[in-house]
Amino acid sequence: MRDYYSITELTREFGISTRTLRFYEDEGLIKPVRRGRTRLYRPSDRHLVRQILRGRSIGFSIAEIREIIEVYKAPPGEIGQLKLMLSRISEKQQDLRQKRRDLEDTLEELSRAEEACVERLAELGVTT
Amino acid sequence: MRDYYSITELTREFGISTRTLRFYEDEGLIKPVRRGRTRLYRPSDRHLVRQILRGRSIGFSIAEIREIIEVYKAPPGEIGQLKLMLSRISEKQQDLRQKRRDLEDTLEELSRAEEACVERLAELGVTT
DNA sequence: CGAGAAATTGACTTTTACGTAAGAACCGTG
DNA sequence: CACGGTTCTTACGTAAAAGTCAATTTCTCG
Repeated sequence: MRDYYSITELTREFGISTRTLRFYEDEGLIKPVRRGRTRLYRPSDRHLVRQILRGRSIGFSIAEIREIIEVYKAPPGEIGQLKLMLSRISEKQQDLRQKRRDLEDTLEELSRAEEACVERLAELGVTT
Repeated sequence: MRDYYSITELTREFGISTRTLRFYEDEGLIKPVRRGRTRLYRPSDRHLVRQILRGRSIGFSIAEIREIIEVYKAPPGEIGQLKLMLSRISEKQQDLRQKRRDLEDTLEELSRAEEACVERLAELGVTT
């Protein structure tokens, strides 16, 4: 396990630009440490980036990703805070389950389209 | 099964604005028929809208949704075209499977966060 | 030590996906 | 026929998420 990653190492690993990483930092999503002015990304930062990109991939906005990141953080000490956190988590889970349904439905439609193509090809005497 | 839906009927059903529906039309995603200048949405248009919104929900851009819609269309008659279509479908399926992995991973992280909260509450003597 | 590579900040620009507002047409109803 | 409601087109506005460019600075290594 590496101690630190440079900004370009992460851009290469994740296929994003330095601008994107700095943008996420401006938005308060990640906080790499500094040596002088240079950013050093810890494994935890790297992991966070991965999570951010996953969120982005499934259509969450930066604001929503920020909310999700909030709940990834260590649970707070106070009971009220903990319960609030639980309800936020539950909200996000519902969002994700809805997205999952939408995704499965889309996959099904694609399968239907696929089958129609295969059948049409069979009619034309082509074996797939 | 209704013959036609008005634009506001669809906006209410899907919770979107008229602007959004006209925008999708400008983008060539839907083509409702007209009576005079007024748009009339057929059941097939309505179904397409549903698909568009599903695509949007899971983070596809208009351009990507357009591509997906292309493959929903009736399969073409020519063999080369059919094979091309099959390969496009397969591409989209892979995109979606990646998104599904991202989604499942995010759901798992949320579950972990949830458990941490529940445990912390238990330590504090709170029964969830 | 000097040159090139890599990193920084800051400012301006672009793309996407609509929002919003203006002005006009159409349609049924009292 | 005047009205309120719905719809239309056209056009400008905008927030989000970066892209791009310029001017510096800092590392590194031959």
